[in-house]
Amino acid sequence: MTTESIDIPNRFDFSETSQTIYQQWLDAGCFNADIDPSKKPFTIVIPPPNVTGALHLGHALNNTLQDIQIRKHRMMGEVALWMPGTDHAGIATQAVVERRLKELENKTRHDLGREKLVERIWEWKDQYETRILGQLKRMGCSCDWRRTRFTLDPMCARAVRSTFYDLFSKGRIYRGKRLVNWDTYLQTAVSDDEVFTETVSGNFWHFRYPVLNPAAGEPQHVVVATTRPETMLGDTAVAVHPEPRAALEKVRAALQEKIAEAAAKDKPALESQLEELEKRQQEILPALERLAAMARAGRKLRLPLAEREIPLVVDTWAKPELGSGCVKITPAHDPNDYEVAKRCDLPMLNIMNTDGTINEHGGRYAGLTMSKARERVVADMDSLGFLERVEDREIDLKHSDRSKTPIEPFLADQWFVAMAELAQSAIDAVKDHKVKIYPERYTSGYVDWLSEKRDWPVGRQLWWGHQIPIWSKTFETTAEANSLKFQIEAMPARAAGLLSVTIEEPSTLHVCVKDDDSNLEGSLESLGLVRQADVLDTWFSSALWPHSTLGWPEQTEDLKYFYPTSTLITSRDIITLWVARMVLMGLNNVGDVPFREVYIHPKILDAYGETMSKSKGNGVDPIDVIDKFGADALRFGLAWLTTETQDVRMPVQYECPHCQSLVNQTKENRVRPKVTCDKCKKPFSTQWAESAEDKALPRAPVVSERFEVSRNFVNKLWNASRFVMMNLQGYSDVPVDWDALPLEDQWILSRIASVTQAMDRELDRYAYAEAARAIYDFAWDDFCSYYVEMAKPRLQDPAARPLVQRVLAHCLDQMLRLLHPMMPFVTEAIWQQLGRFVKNRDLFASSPASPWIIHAPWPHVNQQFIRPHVESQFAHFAALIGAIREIRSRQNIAPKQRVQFSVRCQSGIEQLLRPMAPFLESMAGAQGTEWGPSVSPPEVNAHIAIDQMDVYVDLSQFLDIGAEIARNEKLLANLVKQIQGKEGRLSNEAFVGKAPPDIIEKERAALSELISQRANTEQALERLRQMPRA
RNA sequence: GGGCGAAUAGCUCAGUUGGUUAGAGCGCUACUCUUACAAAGUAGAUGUCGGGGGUUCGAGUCCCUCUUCGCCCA
Repeated sequence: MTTESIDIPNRFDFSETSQTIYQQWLDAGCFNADIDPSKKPFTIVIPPPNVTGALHLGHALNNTLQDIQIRKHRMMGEVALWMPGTDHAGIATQAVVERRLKELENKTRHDLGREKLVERIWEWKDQYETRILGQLKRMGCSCDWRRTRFTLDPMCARAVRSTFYDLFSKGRIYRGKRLVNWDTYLQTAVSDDEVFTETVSGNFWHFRYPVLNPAAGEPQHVVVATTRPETMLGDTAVAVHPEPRAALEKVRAALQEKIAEAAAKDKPALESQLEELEKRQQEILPALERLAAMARAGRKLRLPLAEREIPLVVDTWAKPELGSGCVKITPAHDPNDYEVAKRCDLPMLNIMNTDGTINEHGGRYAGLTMSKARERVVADMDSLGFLERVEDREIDLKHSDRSKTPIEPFLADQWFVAMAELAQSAIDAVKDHKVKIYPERYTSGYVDWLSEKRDWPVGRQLWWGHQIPIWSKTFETTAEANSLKFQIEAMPARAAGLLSVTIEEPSTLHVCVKDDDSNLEGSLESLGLVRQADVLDTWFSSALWPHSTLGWPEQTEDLKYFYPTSTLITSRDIITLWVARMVLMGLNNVGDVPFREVYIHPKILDAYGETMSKSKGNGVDPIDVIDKFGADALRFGLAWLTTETQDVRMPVQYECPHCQSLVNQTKENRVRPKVTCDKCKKPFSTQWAESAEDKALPRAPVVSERFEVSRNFVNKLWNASRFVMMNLQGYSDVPVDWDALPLEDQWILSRIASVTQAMDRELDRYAYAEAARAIYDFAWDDFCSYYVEMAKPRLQDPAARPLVQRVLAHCLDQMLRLLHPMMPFVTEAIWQQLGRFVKNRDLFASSPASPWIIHAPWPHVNQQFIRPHVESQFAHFAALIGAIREIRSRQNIAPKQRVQFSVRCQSGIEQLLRPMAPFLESMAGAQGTEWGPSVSPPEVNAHIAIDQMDVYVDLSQFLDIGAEIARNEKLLANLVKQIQGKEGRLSNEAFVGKAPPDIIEKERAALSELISQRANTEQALERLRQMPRA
């Protein structure tokens, strides 16, 4: 042992080493991907994390999986480009900054103005971009950082503007009215996915609307019910079902069918429903039929308070089985009513201002907030005698995810992208397998969503984002609009293809400007046109990410070389929002799909099965895990957990900064700024600490014991490598006689070839957990537990030493390479150490090892070394070791105590096992005395029958008869059980008649083996029982 | 309401086209600081495979159904 090698510590110092190694990679430009026409490109664009907040373990998983692919393909000799960057996440980021502005300075965005607010958001972005990129670097991500992009930077902005202009010119962008989810606090529309529903207790108010000039026998009024009484000010009709009789009958029939099939316990409830329904058919139906007739006759109602006349209409939205059977229609403030209004051609009356107060259409209620107006409307209706009754009721109320305030449905102007053709192109790309989605089951969701071909509302009433490049003016008449249209179309910029003009009926002129050109924009503004204030949905710019980051709309060399990218690795919740849109935008802009494959990975859930998120408070900072376990352990642990069908449940704990004990994170404590340690009772702070007082407390990192497996594995690898390096002195490139390799060498070479093959296969199909298990089992069981142990005696033998050194170094070398994508730091650290001892260590390579493992060639499979026969021979040896160890353990023989054993077996196995005797000596403390077909057992022995071998351990010195009897009795019971099972099966005529012959044969052979074991065991027991007990 | 997924050891998860006695890691028990590693080694205990039907010679695996949970869509 050299003094040099003793210097290797027995723990990997990941904290210091990782930072050094990462810096070395950066300095050497190891992550740079530059065009090389002689090589294949391999490209991944990062799903740009949004700059709203820091990354959590979900992102750590996402990025680890990408880096594993990138590093593997880089080692495979491809030009591996990982394009990094971040996303501006319009509404989310603006909302966070606005909330802080309110909390810390008590100001709104209007106090600051657009320009100042946007400045503040840029500051926030800078801060979080740095934090996020820093997190990625700590994780070891090998992105080409020179290319880092941001969805709002000039390069992306140019792509956004070109795309918008292109779609506008093709007539695929238009403005229309649309009922949106209005956030009255942030004063913007929010998309459906930015809305959550909460059940709150509310009321159901029943109002009477008088019928105008009722004829004899006609009702004086109709009754409608609503959970939002203030919206009556915007009512433009009351609807009744056109065929109430048929509709009720249909409901009744469905209910009866359900009763027929229902379980007994559910029947009473359903039957009482049926009773109600039948009563309704008796009592209310005639009135409803009359109302339907009145509606067809064009009769009108008087809308109280507003004092307007509104029609009674027929529409199937009115459900005769519910309430009064009539429903008020408020098209501008309810999605269903909006559809009714479109069907019945009703006016749409907007009664709300953008700030959530009633507008001028609300008459004397104008200026009141919606909730204030509600109180007044109810009181006034009551005093006029129009309030029939009030019910208590649970109401599903939509809330804005951004401001946590209730959503008001609101009719607004909205910009749309027409989706018909674009969506179809994205459907075709997947159906034609130009884009493959893994796991495949996610394709149906993608196709179904696109098949709806709903136009994409792209405008957001925000200040943070890409402002829509359209200048508009509304005229009194169409003629005026047309005249300016002609004037603008005469401008040279039009001929140059720099602007595009349309008229929105009846008289609004829209001009889209292609480039960021202040002269042109200025001249439009001097004509009285005003730029649209809205910005684009964030997904509009992220949809361009795979090509905008490569320089599109320029036809750059990068674009030609790296596009389409190879794979996209992301989470399932944005398949429609993002993946689908990237496909259709890539096809529209570049004419090709953005990526060949999409891999959807599992989600990280907390102990309650909830997805991890910053806003929920259960987000774990990967840096906490890295500090405690190291980046390699984080990465390997995440890959280990990435199975195909399951999300990853990860209970986490606070690690008390005072006493290091672990405090479970719960629903209660995860949102608190301060938590008290269960054990030492001292307080610590969390990620939520805001006040100076809380921040002064030491912060507890959040960790999960689920990373212990991988931390231990890193340690195992480190120490196995340490052993190898400690035993490499005197290493020389002795020639290898392939035909005369000892069994264990043949075996480990076979194993390493198999595991290499498995890694290739599994990583190609994104089976990360399987790949991780394959290399874990190889490293731990095959290499450490067997090969290294068997190398120990050989290293002491001068004749055997040179060869075993070569094989050891080779195995370590190959194993490090296979592990590098998952555990980059520790493998690079060992690789560089190993290079100090031996350069030429790859048994099959002609050139010395590369100085960096990050650039070392990925192992190729030596097919001729995969030898199942060798592996089955080795299994005999392993079984023999196991048998001896089991007897030793049962007999409580001290580890230092040697035992003797003999093996009765056929000569083939004898020849195989004899050379292994030194290993049985070192690994099982056992000395083989006799081998072969004619061995007679020692007088006092413990016997184990294993496949084709009878093993006898001489126990004359040690025998614990009681223990041995107990062991054999247990074994016998087990054997008897199995024999009974097999005999039963084989005596079953159906089995013998119908099962395939090979299965039957296998059963027969197994049975006779079991019977002979039973006989041996019975004999052994008999002998033991006759022995005098000590 | 529709779709997708999940329910297997105390915990977290594997389990290929149905085919011997259902596996791993952690945890647990016993013994070992054996000169790479106690973050280790050796041995061991632990399961009505969510419930109920069905198909089959044979079901954790296929079919039906119920229960519970998660996600997406409406």
